[in-house]
Amino acid sequence: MSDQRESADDRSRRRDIPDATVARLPVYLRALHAVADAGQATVSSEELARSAGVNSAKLRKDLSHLGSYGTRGVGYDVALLIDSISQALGLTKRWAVALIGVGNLGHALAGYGGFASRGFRIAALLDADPYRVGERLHGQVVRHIDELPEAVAEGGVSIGVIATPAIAAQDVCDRLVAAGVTSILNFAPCVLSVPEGVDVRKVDLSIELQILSFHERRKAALTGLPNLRAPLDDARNDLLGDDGDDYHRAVHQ
Amino acid sequence: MSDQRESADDRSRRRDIPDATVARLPVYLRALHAVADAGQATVSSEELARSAGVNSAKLRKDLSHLGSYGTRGVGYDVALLIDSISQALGLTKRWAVALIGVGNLGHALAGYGGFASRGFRIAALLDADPYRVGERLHGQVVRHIDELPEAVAEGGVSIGVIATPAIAAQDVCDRLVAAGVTSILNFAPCVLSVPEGVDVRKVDLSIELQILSFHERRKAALTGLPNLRAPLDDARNDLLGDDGDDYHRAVHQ
DNA sequence: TCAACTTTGTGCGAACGTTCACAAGCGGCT
DNA sequence: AGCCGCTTGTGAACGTTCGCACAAAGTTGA
Repeated sequence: MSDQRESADDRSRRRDIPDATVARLPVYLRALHAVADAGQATVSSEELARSAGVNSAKLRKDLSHLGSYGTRGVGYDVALLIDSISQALGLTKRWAVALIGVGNLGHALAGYGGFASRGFRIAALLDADPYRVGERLHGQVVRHIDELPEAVAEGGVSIGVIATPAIAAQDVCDRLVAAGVTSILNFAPCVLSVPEGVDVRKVDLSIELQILSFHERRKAALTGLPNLRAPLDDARNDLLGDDGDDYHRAVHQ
Repeated sequence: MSDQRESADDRSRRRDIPDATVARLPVYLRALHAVADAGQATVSSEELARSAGVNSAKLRKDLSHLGSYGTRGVGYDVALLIDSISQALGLTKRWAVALIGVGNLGHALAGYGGFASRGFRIAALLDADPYRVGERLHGQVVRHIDELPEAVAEGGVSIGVIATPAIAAQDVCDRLVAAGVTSILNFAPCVLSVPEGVDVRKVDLSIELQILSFHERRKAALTGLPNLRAPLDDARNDLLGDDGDDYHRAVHQ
């Protein structure tokens, strides 16, 4: 907030913030807002790390990439750090977002408060289904996907969110790129191919569950009868709910 | 599927599948299903890697952790590999999932086809809001959160999905753990603390956008006027939409 | 049978990420 | 002023992940 000009040193340091750090900055930001709401003016790396769920050394190293300094013996100035991270993440600008696909998930995303509260503005809702076009949703009228170029231009959109079925996602993605969008958040369960310079992030609900399944299986294999019956490789439970489920519950009691 | 007993060698090899690999297995699985649907019987690491969006050496190394072998000169047997990965991920069992919070997002999740198609069964819907209790949603009646222990027991639930507001998430999480759930997928924007042995994965929609924002900001700083005006650190656009957006669009044309 | 070709599985070095541990620096107290 | 206790920032060690490059092992065709 305070420094209008950033020094060459600052910029070069900011240029190579590790990806892992970038992914954690939003978490710190959230924790910091909580601390600020509680009326605290400064916070130690230890405390902030605890409420962000990370190691304090990691937190300090992450913050050191921003070039924003704390004060030894005291901690970090909460307000300053919020500004610093917001700056680094580019949240001083209010990004315009286009949401494509207003099905089940699209509806939820359109109404998700977390976007607006972090400075993202849903500037356009689009869908291919004529029955959905015209629907009013959280203050936006759903437009037809063919109007995407205009919607992007008018709204100054640079981020696209794809919440369509997988089959449509690549086409929508291509249209977004053609319209000048350079960042895409993909909720469709498929891999998107994009030209150089376009960033894609993927959120896949069922993948997360499958990862949990892996660990759950492992825990069951360790906790329960380790060798007998090889229960987790047993396919009997595929369709039958009760039997397998009772067994499973027993493992966890 | 085929091997009822797994050898000690198999198990020890399976014991330490790297996390990075586990996270990619579901992606391979999806790509494999596409290949299978196309009627192909075998697939090369090169081809599979391309459709999964990864390096082929990485794919081969990942698969080598499963102990499932391809055939040199030919590739991998598609059906065999699907079984192998499903096995490793524990998808031969049909996991029961409890979904807590049937607001905007909860509705979308309850109707999400990707769960069922990967072998996850939504066994219970719960909410704290009395007005939502009793609602019928995709073949399930919403029950009150106080009934969670019974719901978990009856359904044999081992995975909980939290789709509540952040403020309620920790409480719900504690209840899940108390009821014996050992894997949690958290959509609430907050850090959950859980005892040893419970796995939590977090999906945070606004964090993903903030990461995109970071990269978008960087691209703008590189593409556009590199030093003049330091536009991205300019806070003028905080509330004013049009001005900033026009500038931004110009950068991308 | 043998050579040519294809594709897997993996050794290895480099890049990246995490954690420990501690010197350097700061504020408060006497 | 000078000491003490606290907290940051970072060097260094360690573990993980990535990707190249190539030997090993299979297939195909003559």
